[in-house]
Amino acid sequence: MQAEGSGLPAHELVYRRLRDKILFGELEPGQPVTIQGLTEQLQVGMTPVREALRRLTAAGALDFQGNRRIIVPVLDAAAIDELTIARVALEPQLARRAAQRCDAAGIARLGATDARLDGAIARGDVRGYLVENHQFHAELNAIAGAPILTDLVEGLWLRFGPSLRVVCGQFGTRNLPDQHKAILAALGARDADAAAAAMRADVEQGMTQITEGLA
Amino acid sequence: MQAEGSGLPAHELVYRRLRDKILFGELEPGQPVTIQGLTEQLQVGMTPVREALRRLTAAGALDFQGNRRIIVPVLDAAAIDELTIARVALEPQLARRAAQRCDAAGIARLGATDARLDGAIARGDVRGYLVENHQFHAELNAIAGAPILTDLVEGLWLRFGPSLRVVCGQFGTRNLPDQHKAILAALGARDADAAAAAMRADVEQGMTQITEGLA
DNA sequence: CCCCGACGAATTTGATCATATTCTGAAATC
DNA sequence: GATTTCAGAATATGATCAAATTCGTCGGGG
Repeated sequence: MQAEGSGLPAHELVYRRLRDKILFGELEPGQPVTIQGLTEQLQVGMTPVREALRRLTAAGALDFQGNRRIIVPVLDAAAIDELTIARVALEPQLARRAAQRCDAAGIARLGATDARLDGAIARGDVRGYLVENHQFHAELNAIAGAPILTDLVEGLWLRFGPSLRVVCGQFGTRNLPDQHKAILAALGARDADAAAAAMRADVEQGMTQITEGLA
Repeated sequence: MQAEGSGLPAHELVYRRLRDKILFGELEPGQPVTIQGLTEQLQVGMTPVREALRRLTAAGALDFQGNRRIIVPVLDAAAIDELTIARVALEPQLARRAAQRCDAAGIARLGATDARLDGAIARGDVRGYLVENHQFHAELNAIAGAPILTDLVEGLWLRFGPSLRVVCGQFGTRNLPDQHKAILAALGARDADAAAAAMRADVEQGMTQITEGLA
């Protein structure tokens, strides 16, 4: 019984499993998510499933339709605009803090993650791209050492994850520009302003892609 | 049985009850929150209580201590800094949108709320102050018509609610300056820049008060 | 005669509770 | 002071109840 989650409670495991499914595009926008379906699929009782779903709906990662049905959210243009505003307001600040606090080991890890990201793009591996792209930003946020801001940003990523997957599924891994090289350079130079500017550009490019892909 | 929540599910009622307790200072920072205590206090089963607690911990309104104990969060200086950064980044943008979208009826409601707020201050009614102050900002956010940004900001308020209550409890309702008059004037003039600036000042004043009160 | 729409029954799904199990923290003893 | 035991609280399950959707059928209209 210890091969599974190494001591973590079941509701935590269910939460992480679902979060990854949302972030990395295993759930489609509009798709219904049922409690009983998950209990069978994940082989756990309904209480842990309910708790995980509450956490995700509270974060906006799932949509609670007025009746009692839960679906993966479908983003409209207004929602994408709001997410863009929030990301532009928050993520450059995290990049700024990361530039002030990063050390050589952290930059090396980020560089390695970015290299794996390039590999996924070269292979045409959409899921690999999503995983490593998220990992890059998560590592950067960890360096920034701002847990509350990081939480907020993670919640934003959960909201657009499924839609990002749809866009990537349409275009493949071609035309996926990012500013990671510029971010890495700015971190290496400890240039907080440059890091913030590069992150802002990265965010705007990514969100533009979602807007155009769903249009 | 229908006098209670008029059709709303129990977990939703428990959530709202707890959220109000947190926002309006009926829970102290550091205070433990137990499931079984709430089941007796609110006369509901433990499943709805668990779900409400999951939602609140996911939002950062409650702290999940690594073991399985839940407490009302205690803010340190770093947390207050982060909350200030996030509020300054988001709330002025909501004020800006509100200035562009508000109508006479909305401004009238805001003015009435602000008048009740002044009344609470004059009476020395700390809870009334907290309720009406939150109401003022909630109404303004509703006018802005940006549900995602509003959700983010509501989550921030949940994080500092208990600590704000502590500060107000120390100082009473004296020395509670706000920029609501300036905000109302800016909305009336449809001046988005002025509204954003006034909101920024309001946020910074409020967070400074928390910092100094907890020092 | 065929097709569309509305009404109703059955199945699926969600909500709640009571109970068993496990883990944590603390007290008491050696 | 360290170890063991005990109490209490949280986790997880399954059962039960209520609500909603869906599918099938019946009636009316084209």
